[in-house]
Amino acid sequence: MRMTRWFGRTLREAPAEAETASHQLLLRAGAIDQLMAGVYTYLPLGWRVKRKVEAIVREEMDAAGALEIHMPAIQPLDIWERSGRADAMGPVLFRLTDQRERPLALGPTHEEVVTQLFASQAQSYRDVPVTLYQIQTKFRDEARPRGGLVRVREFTMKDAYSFDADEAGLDASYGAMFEAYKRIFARCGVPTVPVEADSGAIGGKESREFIYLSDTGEDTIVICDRCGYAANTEKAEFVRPPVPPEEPLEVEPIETPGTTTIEALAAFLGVPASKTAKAVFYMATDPHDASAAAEPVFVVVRGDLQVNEVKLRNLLGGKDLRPMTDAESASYGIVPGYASPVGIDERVRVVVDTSIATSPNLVAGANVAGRHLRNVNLSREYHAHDVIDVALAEAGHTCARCGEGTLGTARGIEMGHVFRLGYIYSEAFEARVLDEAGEQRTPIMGCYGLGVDRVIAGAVQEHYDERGIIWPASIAPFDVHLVALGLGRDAELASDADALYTELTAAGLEVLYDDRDDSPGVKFNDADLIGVPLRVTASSRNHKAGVVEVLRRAGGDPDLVPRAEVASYLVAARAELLSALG
RNA sequence: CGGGGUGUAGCUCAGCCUGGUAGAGCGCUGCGUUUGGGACGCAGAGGCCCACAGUUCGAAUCUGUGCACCCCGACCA
Repeated sequence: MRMTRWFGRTLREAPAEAETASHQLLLRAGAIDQLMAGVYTYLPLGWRVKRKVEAIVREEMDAAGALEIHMPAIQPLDIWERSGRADAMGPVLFRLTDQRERPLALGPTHEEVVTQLFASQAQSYRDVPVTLYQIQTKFRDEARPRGGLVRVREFTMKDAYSFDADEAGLDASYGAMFEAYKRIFARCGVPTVPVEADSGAIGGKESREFIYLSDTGEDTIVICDRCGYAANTEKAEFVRPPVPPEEPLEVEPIETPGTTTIEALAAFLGVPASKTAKAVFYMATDPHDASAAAEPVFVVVRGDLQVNEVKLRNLLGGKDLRPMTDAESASYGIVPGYASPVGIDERVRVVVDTSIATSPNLVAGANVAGRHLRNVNLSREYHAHDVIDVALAEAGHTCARCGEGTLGTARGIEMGHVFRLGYIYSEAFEARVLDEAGEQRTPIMGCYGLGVDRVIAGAVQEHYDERGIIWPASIAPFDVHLVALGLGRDAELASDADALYTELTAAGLEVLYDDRDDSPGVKFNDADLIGVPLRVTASSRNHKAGVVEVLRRAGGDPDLVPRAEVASYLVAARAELLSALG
């Protein structure tokens, strides 16, 4: 491609709207252009990268045995009602109406469509296992788009769905996708760690997110420094910091005026927070049925821990949680600031973290303003409906997996997600196949998402320097950036540069040819910003010496390569860069 | 949805407090000089100052109401 025929310009300064390196550089290089919040145009530069990523995804999906299809982005709303997600998706679902006033939705994902498709096509066990995938535009009306391509409202996702006869089949399908994902991210130059993720109310026994670790990320994960256990904080298990055993002591009321927080209480009594019980109370509501009565839930965790609302929500079967209003807490005899599970109203469901069961003689509230109780013990002063893991893992906690390592936290961006779905959708859409015995069987499903735009953002975030992007060779918009200097002055050089461009293209290389009449500084700076892996400089000086200069964007010294060997040299250099990505 | 911030040239921003003919740098166009790391001179083009409604003789500037965008949080099958 000749730059004189190119569309999209480089920017010397980053637009004010961009904060992260990936966002700034993609804008400055002229790869993307924002139309509105969370909606971007891909310019020729970015589009070439996107097609490279998609090609890698296709290769690995096909190699894993998946079959590519293309489903509609526009969907009838009734399939969302059938799966029960029309309400659950809430405002994130883009809705519209056709001219016959039929309610429609723009697909935020395609479980409904694919399951209906499978149900209409598949008839017998001979039709499974099958994994279908597509590369599709998804629409989600995100409350807050952010980070350039990281969280957007219209985006490209590779989504795959597997259908298997049984759990063992799902194991194989899921495993194949898991391995394919590892290869895709490695080949795209985006390091990821698979972390255990919450599978939500939707169920399923295993769900993993592929996280690219970056301080610019919006997800928080915990990682064990010893065994490598990695999990989303929502899901992470941990060992509660132990407290010394004690014999149960007698309950003793204490006057604690104006002491409504754990911090204040611990300071007032001169005890560590782990000697206190923290109470948090919610109303649980049914997201599918606004008219259903809300259920009061009272959660107790040790004072040094925090409530993990995702774990709590899973216990409650996916209900939404909101804080109890003052009127509601008053109606159950709960006194905020002095709330206590002791003597609580029987209508309230009491959920206790496992930390409480092993921590004797805690200071808890008394449900009387200005008063707490010392030496409260579970099963003696009060009883719990549930004793579960309902606390949030934090940095410094001990790993539950190996029991020895210490958990640390890190930020990251979710690049992909593999998920054992189970039977939810196949049952909702009555997808059945006949088995060998002639019995109707419901297939078990898995789903596997991968954010193409995020892979691009992650690749840039991972590979850049103060001068610009350093594209991984596998997804670079071009293989070679041919920079010709002083074309206007040296007709012989100009004709040789044109010839070189033709020659490199004929050798199978994708070449961006800077044939503009600009100064060397402008050209070199643009080349650095755009970040093509190999830069070839043709100048009068080199031309006279019968060489060109080759520089790798990633670093190192330039090589002077004899003119006759340039094409083969570059083909080899490109192969070398690609092989480093696996 | 809560909190904060910003809307002026393609980009980065001044001007607003204290109302009186729309500004700078970069970029863009033409001519000339330059040419291995964002050159220089000369001449130009480019604006509904986010929108609407007020106040005023007069509004980019003051007031109100919207809208958009960004950041933090909530949310994120």
